[in-house]
Order: sequence, then C-alpha cells, then structure tokens
Amino acid sequence: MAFDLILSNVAKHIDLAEQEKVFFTNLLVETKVNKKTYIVQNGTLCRNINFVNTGLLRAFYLNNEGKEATVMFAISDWWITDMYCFSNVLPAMVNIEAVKESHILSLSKSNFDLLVKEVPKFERFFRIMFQKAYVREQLRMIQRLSAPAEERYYSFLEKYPQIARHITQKQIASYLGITPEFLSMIRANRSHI
Amino acid sequence: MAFDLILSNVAKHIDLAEQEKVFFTNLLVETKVNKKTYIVQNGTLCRNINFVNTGLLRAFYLNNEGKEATVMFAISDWWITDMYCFSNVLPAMVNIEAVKESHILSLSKSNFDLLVKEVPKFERFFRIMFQKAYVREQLRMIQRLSAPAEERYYSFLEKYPQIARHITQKQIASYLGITPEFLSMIRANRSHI
DNA sequence: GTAATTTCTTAAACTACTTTAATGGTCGGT
DNA sequence: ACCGACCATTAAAGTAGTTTAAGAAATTAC
Repeated sequence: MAFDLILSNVAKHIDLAEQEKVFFTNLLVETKVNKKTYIVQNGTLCRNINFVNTGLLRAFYLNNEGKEATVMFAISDWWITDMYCFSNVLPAMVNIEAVKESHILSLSKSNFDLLVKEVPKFERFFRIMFQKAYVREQLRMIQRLSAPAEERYYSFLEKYPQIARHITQKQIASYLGITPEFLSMIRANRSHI
Repeated sequence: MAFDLILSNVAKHIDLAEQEKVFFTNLLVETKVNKKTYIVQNGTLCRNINFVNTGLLRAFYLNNEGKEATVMFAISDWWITDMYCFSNVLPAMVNIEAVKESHILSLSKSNFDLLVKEVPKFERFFRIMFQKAYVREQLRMIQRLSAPAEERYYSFLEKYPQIARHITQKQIASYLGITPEFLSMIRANRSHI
C-alpha cells in the first residue's frame, strides 16, 4: 500500500482514528517523478507539499549569475516543498528536481488547509514538523557561520550518509556553499580515514 | 497591562475566548532583564520560550575558538529561545543576552506542553509561527549561500532597520558571518547612499 | 569628569576559497 | 559500441574575506 510510509511518518507525532487516516490519504495525490524532472520550477506557483515515498529530490536556488545553492535534499520519509511560496501561495523561488526516480505523495495547499481544519491533530503534527525543520536550519546556519568547509563536509557525510551516497560532488558542494573544485581538494586532503 | 502585546501577537493567528486568554497569561512569567544579562547560558538547561515585550535580545553561538556567531536578534513582539534545547530539554548550545534592558514573558516547557494540550488552538498558533521561522531561516541560508557580504549587509539594514539602529557593528558582522573589520570596509565603500 | 574598556576604522600581510583551464572519467542516449 | 555531455580532479592565478596591529572615537564605570 502506497500510504504505509506516510501514515507511519504521521504516527510518530499523532494518533489517527481509522476514518481520519482515510480522510487524510484521500487528500493525497501519488506521482511518479522521473530522474531530472522538476516538481517545482522557479517562477511557477508552488501548490503542494510533498512527501517522498521512495527516491531522492533536491531543492536549489539559482541566483542571477547562474550559481546553484542547494537548500535541501529529501529522501524516503521526508517532506519537501518551497515552504515560503507554499505558505504564501507565491511563485516558487527554488527549483525542486528528482535526483533519482522518485515516488511522491502531494498534498495541495487547499487540501492542507482543509486537513488541518477537519483534523486539528494535524496542526500538532505540522507544528512539530516545522519546529524540527526550524531547528535543523538553525543548526545548519550556526555551522555555516562558525565551521570551515572541511568540517562541514565531514559533518554532512556523517549526518546524511544515505544522501551522500546518491548525489554528485557538485551537489554536495552546492549544499555546503563551496565550489566542486574546492571540495575535490578537501577530499584529496584526507588526513582522516 | 503587560499582556496586551502578547495577546495581540497571538491574535494574529488564532482567536481566543476570554477564559483561554486568562489561562494562557497565567502560564507566563514576567521578567525584567538588565542590559548584558543572560537569559540562556550555554551548557545550562534551556527551560523557556520567551516573548519580548520591550527591549532587544541576541542569541549567539560561541565556537571553540571563541568566535561568536549570532543566531538571531529579537525585538518587541518577537519570540526567542534556543529552540533545539527547548524542544529536547537539553543544555543550551547558545547564549541569549539582553542587548538593551528588556521586559520578557517566559513560557516554560511544561507550561508550553500544558497550553497546547488544554488549548489546542495553540498548536495552530505555534505551527504557523514555526513555519514562518523555518522559512526565515531558509531564506537566510539561501542568501548566505548565494550573495556576497556587501549585499547581505544592505539587505539586513533594509529588513531589520529597527534592530540595526540598536546594535553594534560587531554584532551585525557576527550575524552576517564576517569580521567587524571587513564590515567596516564595506561601509567605507558606500557606492550607495 | 576622567580613566578604563570597548568599538570603529584603516591598512598591510595573509588564507580560505574561487576562477579558469586542461585532462581523464563516467554516464545516458542512440 | 560510440558520441556528447556532464562530472571529478589537479594546478595556477586571482579574490573575498581574515588576521594582526595600531590609533581614534564612543561608551561605560567609578
């Protein structure tokens, strides 16, 4: 069943009655996303928040010089969207592409609003989820402000080994905020191992 | 009345009945914090989430080389805590000091848990608040990854003029992730104005 | 009001990271 | 099996930002 994973994800924070599970899953749209396909494109409306059943997606910002900044990766059991534009129903700032073929469940903004209205427990669920997301971003910012690239790199490998395995050096570099060339030097420098 | 501001802050997202307002405000502890006093100290338990009635506070991380990274500022009508440690009841990673004499309302973790249990509307309130906080951090990270220091500086001045007016260059620099000396050079370079 | 401390500025030397460019490797498409 | 395109590596030159140091300005403490 395609809803097992998302239901267990939700069950981490709230308990749903059978009928609530049905109501919830009926609001989801299942999509297969081919590798290199975009589910969100800069400038177009970002209507959904997406749960990753399988696969791997990447959100990145493209600045006016064509430089990519990776905002986040999402693997199985993660949620991903352009939260700024989802929240405010605005054209997306970022792009979200499938790094590998992925299967996602999309919850539209209007269904999201309906869901939290009809099943208020979901306010709690998303409260906890956003609280954790906020904390993650804050920790990432602290590290970005206070640790050099090499430390950030090894810390990324430790924290997200299953992501690191499936992405290119270029993508890691754009998450760390350095060039792929410099990352290559860091790796050549393995005083570690 | 010391609760006017926090009640109007809450009213931005949820409507409370009179008795809910009373219940809520009874959970708050009002404190005057003198300039340069710490309300959270690295290594000690972080028990509260704090609403700023008046004044200005700063959360910063101190790395092992003694370098400060400013995580956030909070002025009147903002909430501030070490969210990671508040959420998980852990010793604080950051310090939070009053930049100016401040009056705050503190909600302890246990009262927070009680509040969302007894008045579930607050799940919605904090869901929205954390969603916005998450978005803010993400936008800050995007800028940190893709814009040079000068642009980040002028953007900070535009976004937070009332904060910028009351803090030192050194504090701005540690928020931007640069040295005060380099910020001084940026300012000397005013091709703007 | 004055000393002490901290902040801001300037400048020179330095370093972490970028840019450019060239080479070989890897992968998806036909 | 081959082609084109993108990816990873290396190295040399360049730059954004740091470090160190020292003096001037502002704030704080007595």
